[in-house]
Amino acid sequence: MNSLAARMPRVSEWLTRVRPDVLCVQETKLSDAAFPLAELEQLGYAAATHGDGRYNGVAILSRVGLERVDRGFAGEPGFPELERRAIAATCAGVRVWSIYAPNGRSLESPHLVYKLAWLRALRAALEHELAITDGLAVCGDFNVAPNEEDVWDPAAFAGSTHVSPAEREAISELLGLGLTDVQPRALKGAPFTYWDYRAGMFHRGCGMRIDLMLLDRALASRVQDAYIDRDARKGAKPSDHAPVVVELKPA
DNA sequence: ATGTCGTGGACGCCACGA
Repeated sequence: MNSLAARMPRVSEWLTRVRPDVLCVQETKLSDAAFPLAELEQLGYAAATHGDGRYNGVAILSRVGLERVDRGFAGEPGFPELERRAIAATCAGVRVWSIYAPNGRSLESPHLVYKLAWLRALRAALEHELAITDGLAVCGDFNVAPNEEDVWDPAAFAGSTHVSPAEREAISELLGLGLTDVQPRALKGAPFTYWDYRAGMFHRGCGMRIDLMLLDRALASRVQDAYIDRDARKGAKPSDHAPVVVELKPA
């Protein structure tokens, strides 16, 4: 989102047009008290929120129910304080997680150590979740491009975060739990989900696929379509990310 | 690619995070 408050006109239009059952958002930059619950309710959506105002912040919006909300997860590390990076809820029988992995900043940064520890702890929490859940979707900004084709120019990322072997291994470890990294169709251009605001990166096609939908076997077998709504990155006051949409066949 | 955003705190700008 890069601030849900700043993005509400775009989010409102998008929810009205696309009408997803569930929308996972990250980087809301909103405290729970400031969340635009009334405006979302008018659109038919309830929200489970986990934010503290200035940085981070995650939420799940749903028009098909929102039960068993959990904020954060057991064993989640902080830096050093806990940050608002994960929320889970059950929506129409599907266990949904909205997550926002730490950025990492640079290969030498203690923030990268934190990012890797956070992803390891996420794996442990999801392993437990999978043992008691049938129908799990882990959605969000993982801040990792899992494969070479997930960045516009692998050479440009030499020495950068988001593509390092350790970060990619952390994603592989998540997939090793039995989760599928759903590969979305690109409606136009390459299948990227994020483009930096600077330097005309979007218009030059210089993006990354760092926003992932990891589905367990029960849900992966029901995928009917998956795409990136690249057009949502255009126009006035866009987020720097585009929505990833997954459509499931009825159970 | 380092060219833009958004935030809060203290002011019409800066520091920070991405």
